[in-house]
Amino acid sequence: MKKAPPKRARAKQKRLSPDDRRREFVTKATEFFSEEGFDGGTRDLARRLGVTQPLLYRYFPSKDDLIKEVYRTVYLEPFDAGWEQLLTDRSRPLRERLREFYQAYTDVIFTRKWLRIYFYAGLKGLDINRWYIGVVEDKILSRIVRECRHEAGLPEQGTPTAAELEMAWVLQSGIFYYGVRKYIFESPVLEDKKQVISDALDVFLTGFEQVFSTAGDPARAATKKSEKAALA
Amino acid sequence: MKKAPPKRARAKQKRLSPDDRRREFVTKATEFFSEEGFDGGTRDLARRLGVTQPLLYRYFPSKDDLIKEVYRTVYLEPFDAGWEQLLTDRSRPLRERLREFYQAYTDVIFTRKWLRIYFYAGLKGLDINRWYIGVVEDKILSRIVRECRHEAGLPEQGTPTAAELEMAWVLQSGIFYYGVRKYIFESPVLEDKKQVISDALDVFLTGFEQVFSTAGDPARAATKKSEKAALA
DNA sequence: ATGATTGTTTATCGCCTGATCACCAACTAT
DNA sequence: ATAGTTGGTGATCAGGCGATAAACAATCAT
Repeated sequence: MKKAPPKRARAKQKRLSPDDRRREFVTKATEFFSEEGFDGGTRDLARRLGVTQPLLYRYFPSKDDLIKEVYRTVYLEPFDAGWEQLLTDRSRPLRERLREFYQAYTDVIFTRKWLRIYFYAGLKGLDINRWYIGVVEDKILSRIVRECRHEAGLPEQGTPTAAELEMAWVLQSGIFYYGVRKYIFESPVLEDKKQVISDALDVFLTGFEQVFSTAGDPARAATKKSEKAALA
Repeated sequence: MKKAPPKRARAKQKRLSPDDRRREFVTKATEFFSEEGFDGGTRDLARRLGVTQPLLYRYFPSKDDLIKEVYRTVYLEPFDAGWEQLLTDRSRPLRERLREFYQAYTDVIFTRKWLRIYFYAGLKGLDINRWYIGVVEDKILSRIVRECRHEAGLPEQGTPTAAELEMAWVLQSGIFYYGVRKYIFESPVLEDKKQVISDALDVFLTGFEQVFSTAGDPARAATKKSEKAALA
């Protein structure tokens, strides 16, 4: 039983050009890992691709290299340079700009695929998530804070304070987690995304202006405001 | 080399009472799985416990059963019955109640252990997360909405609308994700948790009241408000 | 002391995983 | 047609996994 006679009924080999194959592997692997986690087996992945497992190793030296490729496509794909411009275009009302931005941004990241890969990577402790968070702070949140300060008639210092950034994070996360509940936990949510975003923005913009209207130190402003409310 | 001579230098056996062992296994397993994910090996877990791997199977019929036990302790431990009472105690200002509640709640769930188990379970698609989300809606968010309506002088209908719940989710998630950034992604954050919560609440309470001050349909209220702002 | 009980370990099984290598077959250039 | 190149496969390896069974040793009742 050492050498079996060569089976003639071998599966038909479809020959694809290397580039096409590689691209197909990466995109399908992204879907696969987003469902199974990065512990998903290479055999299962290959079956899903309709090829045999060793073929993967002709295109990627190891499973980890394939995974890194997956990260690249997931994290670099979404960021649209136009968004920064959109956020800072003062010819339009801020509310409108933010609505349009979050509508577009969530159109990109609110997919089961994107969100799951994001958290699988995060739980692994990879730098890529910290990097992404930094990008969000730089390209999105600090812009939003600056526009809010402008809207409230406050002086636009160059860099937002940590407290201001945290407030923008509360908005960002509030919207973000709507997608998490829907696409990761598959929990029932209000299906009208547009309204959820709009409401979140209305609450934020109204609140932000009032809380930060006390000049200078935001902590004191917030404290003062709530003390006043407590006495009323 | 079939039978090795019995090694006399065997590791000392410490005999513990079954209950103590079991409890120790579950708590240490929680820490272990929160770091390694549920794909962490039973051998590594046993090494961390200072015992041999087969001993685990004397206390739990399978790895899955051990994991279920871990879920139970993680998800049932935190919920404090006093919180519902705290949220609805109208002898105190709402702002103050919410600050105290979120301070206490985040003291419990803002640990690397809790948050990681939560997302590992969520990515697995287990019902337990949907169940937890339902509990949060029932015991926390719907209470908050009702108190907000009362504060705003609106009629307190029995059940909050889906849109109102979503707005409470934005608050909840905004605060929650602060912990995620800190303990899962280990990203630098403003260390003053108290201030972050306080600011988030100030923005929310101020905004909520204004946005929902138009009676009845919250969607129309929000729309009207932002149109007004756009025209100004 | 003696035997029964049971907590703990050693050794091992069958299975699955990532990875490798020799071989096969499809396309290309001649 | 023929040889060369290379995409693709079958077989297999070493190692890790969850789980089991038998042997050992610490405690308890007598």
